[in-house]
Amino acid sequence: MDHPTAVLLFDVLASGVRLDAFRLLVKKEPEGMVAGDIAAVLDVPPTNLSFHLKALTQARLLTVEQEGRFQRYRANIPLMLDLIAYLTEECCSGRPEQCANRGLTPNLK
Amino acid sequence: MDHPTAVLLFDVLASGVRLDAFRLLVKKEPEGMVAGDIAAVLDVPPTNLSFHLKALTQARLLTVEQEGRFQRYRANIPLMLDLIAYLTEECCSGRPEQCANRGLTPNLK
DNA sequence: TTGATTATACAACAACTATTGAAATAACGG
DNA sequence: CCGTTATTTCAATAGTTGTTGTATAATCAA
Repeated sequence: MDHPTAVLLFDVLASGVRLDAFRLLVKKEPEGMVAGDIAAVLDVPPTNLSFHLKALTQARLLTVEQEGRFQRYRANIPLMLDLIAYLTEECCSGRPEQCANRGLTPNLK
Repeated sequence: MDHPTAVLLFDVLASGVRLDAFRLLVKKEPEGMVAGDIAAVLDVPPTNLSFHLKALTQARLLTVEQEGRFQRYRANIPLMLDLIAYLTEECCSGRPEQCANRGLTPNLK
């Protein structure tokens, strides 16, 4: 992952609505959810949610697929893993011992 | 880490100058750097850098310590590790198998 | 104390972002 | 074909963020 991409992803995640939408869709993997259901669960107007879903999709954090009149959104988990790897590398940059043995056991709990 | 904190951290990292400053200071751990040197390396006006360092410091991603006339900044690596753990947990939420065995070996380069 | 240096605070402005309702687009069911 | 439903686009507005120069505060060296 390059730095402009990381900045873009942080920018997109730096919104309560967008972070909530992404987290919701992670929970709903792999079925995903259609836009109206996301709006209902998060209790935001559809027009506003559409704005945020578009931002997430343009940043590739979500994928979207048409299903008749519905738009089904899904979380792009591999991209999030790339972002985590980027952060981890930045954080340890030149000093791997900084990150070692600090309870970074992401796959448990 | 709670969600408002995560949103705040993403917001602060969603800037090229701030992300560069943080990465630079991670590399310079544990000595840190004084504000003027950071401005020189990143080639941004001191007044602008001060604005961004303040944002990073208020979000606790940096610590600052006075040294005579100088302000010495250091990266708060434990907080970044908390953020990484939060992201990892969100990303795996309810579906740990999503994150397992995907090359997430953060401590090796 | 004086003069130079380091850094932050302030003020002004430009640019960007979020939110909303109304309108448009597209697809379904009858 | 027509009304209904799902979603997005558009336009207007309010609020936020980034950048810069100038001014201020604090420290040091002589």
